[in-house]
Amino acid sequence: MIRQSVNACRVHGMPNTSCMMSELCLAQREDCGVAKNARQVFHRGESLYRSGDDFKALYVLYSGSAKSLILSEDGDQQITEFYMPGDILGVEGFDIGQHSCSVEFLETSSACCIALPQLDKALGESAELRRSLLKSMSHSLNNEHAMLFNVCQLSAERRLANFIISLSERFQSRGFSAFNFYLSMSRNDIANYLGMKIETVSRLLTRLQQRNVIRVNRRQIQITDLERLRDCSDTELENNRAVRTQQCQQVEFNTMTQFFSGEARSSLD
Amino acid sequence: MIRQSVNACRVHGMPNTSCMMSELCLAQREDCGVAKNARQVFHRGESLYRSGDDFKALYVLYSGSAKSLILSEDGDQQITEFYMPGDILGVEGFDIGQHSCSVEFLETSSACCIALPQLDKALGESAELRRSLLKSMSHSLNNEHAMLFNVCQLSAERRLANFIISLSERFQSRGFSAFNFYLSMSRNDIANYLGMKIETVSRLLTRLQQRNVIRVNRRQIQITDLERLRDCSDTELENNRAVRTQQCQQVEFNTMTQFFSGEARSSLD
DNA sequence: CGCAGTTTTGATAACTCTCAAAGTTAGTGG
DNA sequence: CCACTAACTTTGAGAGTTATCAAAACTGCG
Repeated sequence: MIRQSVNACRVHGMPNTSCMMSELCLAQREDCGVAKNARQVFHRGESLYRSGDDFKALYVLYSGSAKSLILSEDGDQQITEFYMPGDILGVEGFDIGQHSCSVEFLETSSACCIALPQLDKALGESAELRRSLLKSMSHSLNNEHAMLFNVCQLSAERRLANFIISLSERFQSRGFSAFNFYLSMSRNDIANYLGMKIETVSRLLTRLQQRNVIRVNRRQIQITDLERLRDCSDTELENNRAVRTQQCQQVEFNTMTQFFSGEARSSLD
Repeated sequence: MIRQSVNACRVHGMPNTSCMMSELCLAQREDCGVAKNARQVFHRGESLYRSGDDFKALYVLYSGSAKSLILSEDGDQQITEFYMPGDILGVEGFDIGQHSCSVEFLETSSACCIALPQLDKALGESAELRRSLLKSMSHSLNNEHAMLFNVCQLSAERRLANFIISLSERFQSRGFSAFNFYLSMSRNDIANYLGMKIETVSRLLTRLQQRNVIRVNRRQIQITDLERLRDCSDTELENNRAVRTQQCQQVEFNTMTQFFSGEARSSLD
């Protein structure tokens, strides 16, 4: 079983991404709360920020993976997103000046911090950055809409299939195999994210494997028949090629990164 | 049965809202696609824009109500939001430069148009407007998260109850009765939005009425016991005071409105 | 007054949950 | 190095919520 660690260095095959991000992080001097150093490292289970924390910065996930979740008054939680390298974290904080989600790392990861004052300044100076941020947030909104469609209209099996396809596409866009990848989230996380119970996730994964659509070994997933995975449904009758969620945000990532990289930009290609 | 039409003139009890919005719309000269005139009027069933249309402008709903929906490849639809006066429409278009939703009016309504070039220019000039727009979009994101929680974690009854409470709060924040209001959307719309079937909505409304929590007469809703509506669940045992969705966006509305009103601003209070 | 659309109600079926227990894996300490 | 614990995952049986199919009731309107 190969444990595939997601790494931003390979995003778009740009070896300089690491360099660019470092530049960005080094440019930081203000207090951005959690991350004062360039590329702060976090471990599994640690939080980038928690619901209720003051909104002081945006973050770019550099390597690893994370989940964001909201908590109800009763202590129930809902995972709202899984993050991969290049994703921008924290934008939900603009609303009331406090974070409404908690972000928790699923494995050893690193993130860069863009302090709000710096962001404010940069937004005033660059129309491109403004557009990029709006685009990124709009993209998140559209992903949420697609997710709502999934949860409201599709069977549990279809939702799970779409989830796997979405992961596959996101891995691929980051330079990894689209057909063989490692899940950094638990069955419980998947179940919660998709609005079902852990037993259902387990049963459905088994069923997909029995149909030779995927192969599952703990957290290692192999897609053996992408076409059937796209089309499968409980009855195998409908052709329910529904909306996939959480498409990649590489475009926004690039713009944001480029902007904050300044002179490092020239060292590209 | 009183048919209560939502009207922005009464937003925050500001009689000048109408005036302010007119100023904003009159300031428009560019092609913003649909709405070239100040405060264009639409009728029930008409579209503000459709999925796939070029993203040319943002809109502020001035009076009436609307729904936005996404379409799957199979023609299934998912209503993603219901809009009330003061809400900002169209921000999902930033993502790919085309609208990803269609917006359809639920009754005779009017909307103002903010063309993208004008918005761009204004965003470059005003940090306050930048913050306001980011805040508005962040708010939408948080509403989507809450909606996801509802759909993933709560029973159909709780979802419907939360929906009614949410409507109640939004009506109240606009100066209307929180306890007696008219639904501008059909049972089908409600069902689709909440991820259930129309028969279920009907049955649950009947059940809530039988428990003397609400009174329903076609589309007229009266809340007779808000406390029980907040707490009720299928078993009447849990105290499931969950997240309500679609809270009002008045703050953002005000800032956007004020900004685009210019000199009209002084005629306030 | 009768049609079309919407809403309500009923009976049954299906999907997913709940409860329970067994099977795995990773990590710890002797 | 192996036993052992804790966490995670799988599997089974039965129950419950919600969907489906069908038909009746209601409303608005020409």
